[in-house]
Amino acid sequence: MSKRNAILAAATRLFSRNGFRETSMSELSRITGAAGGTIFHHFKNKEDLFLNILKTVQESILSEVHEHNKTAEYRNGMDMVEGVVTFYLHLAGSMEDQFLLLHRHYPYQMAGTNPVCRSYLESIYNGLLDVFEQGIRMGIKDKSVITTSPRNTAMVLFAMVDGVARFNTYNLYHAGSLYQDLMASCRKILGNEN
Amino acid sequence: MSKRNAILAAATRLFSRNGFRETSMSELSRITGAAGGTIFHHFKNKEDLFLNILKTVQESILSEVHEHNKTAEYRNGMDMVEGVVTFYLHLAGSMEDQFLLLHRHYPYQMAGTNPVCRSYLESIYNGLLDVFEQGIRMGIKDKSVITTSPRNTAMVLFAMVDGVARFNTYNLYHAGSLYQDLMASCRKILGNEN
DNA sequence: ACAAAAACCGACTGATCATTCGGTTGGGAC
DNA sequence: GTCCCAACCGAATGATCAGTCGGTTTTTGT
Repeated sequence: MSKRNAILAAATRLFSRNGFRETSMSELSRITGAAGGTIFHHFKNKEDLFLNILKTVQESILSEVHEHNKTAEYRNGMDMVEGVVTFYLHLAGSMEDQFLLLHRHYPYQMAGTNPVCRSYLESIYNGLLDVFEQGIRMGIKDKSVITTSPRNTAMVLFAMVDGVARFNTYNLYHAGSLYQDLMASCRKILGNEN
Repeated sequence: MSKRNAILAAATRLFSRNGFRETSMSELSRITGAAGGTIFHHFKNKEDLFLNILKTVQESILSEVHEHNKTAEYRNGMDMVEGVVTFYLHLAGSMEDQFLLLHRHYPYQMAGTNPVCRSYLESIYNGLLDVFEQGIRMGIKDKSVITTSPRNTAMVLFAMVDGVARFNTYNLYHAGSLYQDLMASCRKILGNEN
């Protein structure tokens, strides 16, 4: 199991940082110390290796989010959404490679032809959107949030947060300095007046 | 000039839809009808071809935005920002290939080592952000917009709009159905109460 | 009309790639 | 002790790639 895990770990880094096509199996072999044949013993081919990585990305992101959601306590729905936004930004920093992989184009391209890949991606995005929506619906009930379409509002909110996270990824602007403005915008979108 | 333009046009499509690495010069040669040597007569190498494309992407996007900004008339700053958001979404649809190229990871990777590439990207994003900021500043003056940090608000707004546009690109969710919610969120962020 | 330059051609090259295969090793079951 | 299977190895393979080069055609300036 040791070599297999080493391959998975190194491949996650390489696929994220360099991309699928520009990661070579020989480089992966050199880095992990595993022979070329060993990689193909554990994984049918390069695409299969990628799918295995995407699967663990899905599992780890969703488990992190759900874990956070269980332990965190919120005063109301608005508070929950703010907590989720903050946690998402934190997660994008601590699981940099995994998010980098999701911010690449290859997974979505592969999803066009590979249903398994598509299901992983949908699971990730639906899971994340669900948490946003949950907070919004709670906020509607306790009057801390005002909106008529919880799902759509969740999507706009998510697009905003993920867009800011991507600014970081691209090294164009620093997301940290946007944090205050992002939270303020979030509160305004949700309609709380203070 | 004919062959050169044909190469540029076809390469823009291929780089956008398939990516830099997964676009081969032989495929480009086959599609355009230009011999392999002809491509390298017009462009030093594959990277040089890419930079030429990115340059025209920058020029065409910025000229479209500035053109729109000149002809459009706004009642106030809030109106202008709304117009810019709508126009940006429209542009992302009508210049699909160009935006797809910008939504890929390769340009930003190349920008890490190639200053020319980085300057093109910065020019595009700064140009777009400037237009958002312009509307916000106008809105502050005419009291249609309330915010203390125009540039940061512009960035958050841009991240949101671009994030929604990317949902489309990834074929995960349909941006059209989010338009109303996006505009509503935009108005709320800018602080206008109606 | 003609010479020089620019556009164009396609076969060739060496490097790199994902994947295969025949064989070796090591540890658990009986 | 020996059978078995999974983990592991690394040389070999055929395909594909970006880029080169020597030569031909077309355009342009005068």
